[in-house]
Amino acid sequence: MGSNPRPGRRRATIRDVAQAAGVSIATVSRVLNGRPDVAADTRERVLSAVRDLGFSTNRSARSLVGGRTFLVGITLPLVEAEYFARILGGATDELYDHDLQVVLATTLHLRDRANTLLARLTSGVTDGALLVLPEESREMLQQLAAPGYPFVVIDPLEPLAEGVPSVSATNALGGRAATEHLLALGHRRIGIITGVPDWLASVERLNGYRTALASAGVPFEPALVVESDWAVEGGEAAAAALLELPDPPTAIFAFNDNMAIGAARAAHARGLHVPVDLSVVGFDDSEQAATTAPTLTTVRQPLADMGRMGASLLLRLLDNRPADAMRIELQTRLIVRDSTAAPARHFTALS
Amino acid sequence: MGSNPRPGRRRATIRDVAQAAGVSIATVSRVLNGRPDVAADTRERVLSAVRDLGFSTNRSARSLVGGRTFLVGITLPLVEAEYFARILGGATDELYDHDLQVVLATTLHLRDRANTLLARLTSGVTDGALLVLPEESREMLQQLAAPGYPFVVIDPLEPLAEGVPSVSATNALGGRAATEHLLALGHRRIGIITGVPDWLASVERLNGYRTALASAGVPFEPALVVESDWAVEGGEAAAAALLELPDPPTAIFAFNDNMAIGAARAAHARGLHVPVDLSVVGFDDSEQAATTAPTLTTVRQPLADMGRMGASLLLRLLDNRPADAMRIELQTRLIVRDSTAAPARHFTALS
DNA sequence: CTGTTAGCGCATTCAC
DNA sequence: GTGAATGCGCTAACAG
Repeated sequence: MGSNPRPGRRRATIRDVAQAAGVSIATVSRVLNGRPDVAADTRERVLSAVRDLGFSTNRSARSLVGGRTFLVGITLPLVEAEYFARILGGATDELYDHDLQVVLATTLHLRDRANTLLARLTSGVTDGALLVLPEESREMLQQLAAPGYPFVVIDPLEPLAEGVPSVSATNALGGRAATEHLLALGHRRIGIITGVPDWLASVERLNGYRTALASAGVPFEPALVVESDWAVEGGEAAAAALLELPDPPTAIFAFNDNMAIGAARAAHARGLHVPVDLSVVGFDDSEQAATTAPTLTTVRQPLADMGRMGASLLLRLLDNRPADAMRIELQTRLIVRDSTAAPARHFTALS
Repeated sequence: MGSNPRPGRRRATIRDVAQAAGVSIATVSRVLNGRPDVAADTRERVLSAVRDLGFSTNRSARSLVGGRTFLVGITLPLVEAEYFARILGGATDELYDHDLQVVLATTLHLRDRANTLLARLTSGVTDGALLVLPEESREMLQQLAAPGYPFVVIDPLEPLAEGVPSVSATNALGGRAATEHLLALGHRRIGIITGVPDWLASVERLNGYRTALASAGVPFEPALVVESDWAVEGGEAAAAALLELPDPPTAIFAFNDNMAIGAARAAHARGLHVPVDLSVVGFDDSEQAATTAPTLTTVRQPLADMGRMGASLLLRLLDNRPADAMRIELQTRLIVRDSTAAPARHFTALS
């Protein structure tokens, strides 16, 4: 029949397949969608036509009629940071298993860009979205939710409005565990280097720190709290400031591993030995934590799992399965390595 | 007029806008697409209706009729590695500027998964793709290109078939520059730790190394070449092996920064000082390279630019603008830091 | 079990 | 300048 359709020309459509198989397009659609009500031999004929023509269903058409795109968006500040990359990896992985594709959107911490991106994502490109550390205000997020656009927040930047599904880590417990570890070793002056201070995770870790101090009867001292920016250099500077104190801390708890590494470096620069002269604890359990010298005691965050969990929450939303638990906190865990030890000498106050 | 359409129900369509503005859908479409042939006041009326209804065009519909999805795929092994993340970040950025969205696909180095992903991407979801370090065979890639699916390879794993557009770095020159730097310092026994040996980048860096040696009249010695796996631990083990040699090298050139850091660690473990007793050079210029102690001399790869360039090449393809240069190599550059110095002592062979 | 028909939301001729 | 009509490729009733 000379049925060889000009090879490599226009993409084959369902109609071409129907014609080649000698059936109607409805039948083709049925076998394509795995409907059971098709005769075995008909199915075979269709399938072979599909192969011959190298046909695959046009997703735009399917989306238009079905109302679903099989695409979900993920917005996050940037992909270059291990922290976000691990969340992204976990989410992507989970989504892949459910035949969903990921539309990536990086906000670069730019409010405008975040808004643009969100607008693009919601204009029918995606069925729903994962928002990692979204800088959008609560109002904006609620506005998003109003028209019924399904989304899940991972690692909220600020407290979320009621009813917004989210996934985060037990930051308060993590902060508490780190502090208790240091207290148990005998430390009493514990400096902390917080991350960007108005981020929810920072607030909670700080709460954990204060809780632990209170339980141990150690007074909270504001001078021992320094703010920084999550970066190695920032941590180094912050630690330097702490070590300049008249009565410096014997231990430093940094709110992420980068800053902890910076703290260790600051100690090193002043001839102090970690952990002998200064104990250091980080947060995250980044790749470097296990390989830096000395290896870092830190609070592990299940970042990939947070991504995966966020994805599966979103999947439930998309299926209209009510997600029983809409606000999920994944466990953090203290990982003790070589950067912490009992305080060697007791710095007596100069006063 | 009580024109408030049931708030928050069904998404508004172009028809709703037309009705609200008292015009036809054709006119709405015109203003939506910025056509000039619309009266100013008509345009205003339409625009305000668009705002009132919170309308945004349905991308699936637009794609169906227009044949373009405004989505491009990016496949890469994984996002957690800084190397890939930086390429991804650059590409995403460039694409954002051109109003294209990115569909992310991670292969995890799994051949099957890569094929599945590619099939999904090409079935009308995306207009084209960026393939980072694709493990698909040359045949498969050509098969991809045949139906006219536009794609660009970034950092090819193996030599590409003629006509396949690609972006990579000047790996050979980089390998040569690193080696020449060490030779200039006076090193004559230069060990190298290669990455996965059948990757094109490894092969070329090795070529660069050999070229430099040859130019300097230093004989190539196979015993000084060790293969590894791009990881810190792998580099450490490889370096240990080199340092065990009867006549060990006075310098080591590792094919990425991770392995270089491992090499430095191996030296440290045997009481050798970097760079006094052993010089170390890496490749990539990762974040750690600048912060590790001692800071690492390395060959910088413009990873983000590679992503950006790949994206803009793809953009040209999508616009049917013939890309003049279809095979692009971006410059690498030697960054000299603290891990290299002239050899202090000459290890005399034990034999 | 299979074919016919009617849209999904939009861009695009072509008239007016 | 603007409107009416057509179809993109596909799924989902509805008949038979």
